[in-house]
This record gives sequence, structure tokens and C-alpha cells, in this order.
Amino acid sequence: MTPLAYALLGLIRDEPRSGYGLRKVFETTPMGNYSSSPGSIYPALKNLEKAGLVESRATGKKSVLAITTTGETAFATWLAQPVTSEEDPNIALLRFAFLQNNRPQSLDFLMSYARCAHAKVIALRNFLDSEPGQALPLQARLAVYHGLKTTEAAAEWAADAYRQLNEDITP
Amino acid sequence: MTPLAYALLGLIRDEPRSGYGLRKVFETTPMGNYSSSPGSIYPALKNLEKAGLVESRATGKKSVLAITTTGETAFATWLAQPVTSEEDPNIALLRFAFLQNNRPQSLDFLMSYARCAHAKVIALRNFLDSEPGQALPLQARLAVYHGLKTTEAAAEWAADAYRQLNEDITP
DNA sequence: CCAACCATGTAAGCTGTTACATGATTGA
DNA sequence: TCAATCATGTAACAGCTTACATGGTTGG
Repeated sequence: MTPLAYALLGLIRDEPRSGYGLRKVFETTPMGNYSSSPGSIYPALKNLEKAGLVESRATGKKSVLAITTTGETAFATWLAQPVTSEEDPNIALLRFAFLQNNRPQSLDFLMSYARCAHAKVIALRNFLDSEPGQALPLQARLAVYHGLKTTEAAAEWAADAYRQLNEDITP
Repeated sequence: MTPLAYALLGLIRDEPRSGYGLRKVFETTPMGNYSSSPGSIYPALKNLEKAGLVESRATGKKSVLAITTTGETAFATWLAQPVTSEEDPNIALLRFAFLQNNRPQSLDFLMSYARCAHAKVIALRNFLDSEPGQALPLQARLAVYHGLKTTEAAAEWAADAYRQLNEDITP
């Protein structure tokens, strides 16, 4: 299961869609970061179908893909994964985007996300303070600093999001 | 030429290195984001050699790879590319990290980088304000917001870096 | 009627990942 | 001497990108 496969599965879980409909989502929303062109989407959909996670349904004339029970289970398992430092943060974020109405899991996610972001910030600071880091030319140091700043912003985002989700509970 | 190939070429330009030496750089610095394991590095190095961008030199017992004149030219051309919105920002940043001692080109880079970051911020804000954006579940909105926050941080970084490089000129 | 969009795919080629394989050297 | 590190690769496999191919429908 690739990230693209999970993105497709999640979109289909939200509502049954055709291959073309899925492509439109990627073209017209920021989810476009996760994919692209027919050459990747259609084969991925076939894999999902082969694995029994989605099935083709004829609604009137059009054939759309709907998630199966097996698919729901597999998707829920994926959603429950905690964030780790090894994982691409963008893929973790993709999971978060699909965590609708699941406040406890969302809060767990944000916790582990913030932890990983923090760990990365510390690692980058340590690198900049180390001798190889000090010996770097200015531009290279600034490039590392870029990572530091954006990761700090990500950590702050996680803290903000945590607050927002908590406030949501007591209106 | 893949990003990995450019990363390798840049490291070899800075100083001649062996395949193993290159791997160590990826393992011990934040440049590790750009690669990984022998299975990708050694084939990539062979391609660089085949293309005449690097050549193998025997220094004492060890054989190290050095950049050729053709390689220098190709690398300089790559470095001069402006940042575009289509490009993966991480790859743009990789270019920046190699722009040592080239203040004018660095400033140009930061300008185009900031422009792209700004454009992305505006696009994300527009999306969040649009009807499909409004209809999103909270978690999905927050995920987009993550992109917004980190991109804003990236834009600020570019402005800061611009100032630092300018100050550097008049001590 | 023609352009644009709906809609689904296939094929070639390249890259990268994972895992395996091999052997030399060095420090405790 | 034994583990770690130096050092260089190969092979199987899967995935994505680009480009191509095909045909239906709809609005101006």
C-alpha cells in the first residue's frame, strides 16, 4: 500500500467516486501534492480492487468505486498509526486529514506529531552547533535553518490544532 | 539528471569523494533527506561517470570521484535555475545549499523562492475561503492550515536569509 | 461543428527501495 | 580474535512520469 493508494482509499471512503472524479480532487485541491496523472491513479485503483478494498458499483450509467468492509478496516488501521520520525511528515498529515469526527485519535495524532517535530528541531539545532555544522558555508547553513524554521512552525501548528480540537468539545 | 544526481555532483564538486564518503554525508547530515542507500547511490554515480560529469581518480590507494569541466558547467547551469512553483521546494533548497560564495545568485534565488512561497500562501488561503474549502471537515481544514503555516515560515525564512546575505556584504 | 471536457486506460523507461553478497581493514 | 566499519556493488521488484491512444458528451 503506497501513500497514493491510501489517499485514494480515503477519498472513496468519504464518498464513492469514479477514477475521473478522483483525478479531479487531486487537480483542484491541495491534495494534489499526493498525486497526479492517470498513469498512476488507474493502476493504483486496480490494485485496490484486486486487494478487495474497493469495489466497482454501477449507479445508473456511471460506474463508481465504493469502499468495502475490508477496505474500511484496512483504512481504519492505517489511520490509527502514530506518527514516527522515520515517516514522511506529509504522509502523516494525509492521515490526519482523513481523521474526521474522531477527536481522541486526532488528539493522539497531534501529540505524536508534535513530539516528532520537536525531536527534529533539536536534531537540526544540534547539527548547526556541531563542528561539521559550523564549518558549513553560509548558504548551506541557511538551508538547514530553513528546515529548522519550517519544522518549528509545524510544531506550533500542532499545538494550535490541539487547542482548537479541545475547545470544540465544550462550546 | 535526478535530484540525487545533482546532490552527488555538488558534493563531489566541493571536494573529490568516494562512493562510501558520499554515503556518509547522507547518513550524518540533514542532506539525508535527499538519499539513502547504496542501491541508489552507486548506480547514480555510474550514470554521472557515463555522462562524463565526474571521473574516477586514484589518490594513493583509494579511488575517488572528481568533477570534470563538463560537470562543473552542468552543475553551474543547474544552480542558476530560478525557483518555480512547479518545482519541489526541497530540491530548490538543495540548489541553494550549494550556492556558496555566490551572493548575487543567492539573492536572486531567495527572491524567486519568496515569490513562490507567497503564491502558495495565497493559493491555500483562497482554497480555505472557497466553498469546497469551507465544506471540509475540521481535520482536513487543519491539514491545509499546516501547509499554510509552514509555507509562511518558509517565506519569512527567505526574507531573513536575504537580509543576512546583504549585511554580510558591508561588515 | 468544434472545442472543451468527461472518462479510461496502456507502454516505455527510469528511479528508488530492499535485501543480499563480498571482502579488506582496524581497534578493543 | 571478533565486531565494527570501510568499501563497492548486484538483483528483484514496485512505483511513478511521460506520452500516447481512444471514444463519448456537451455547450457555445
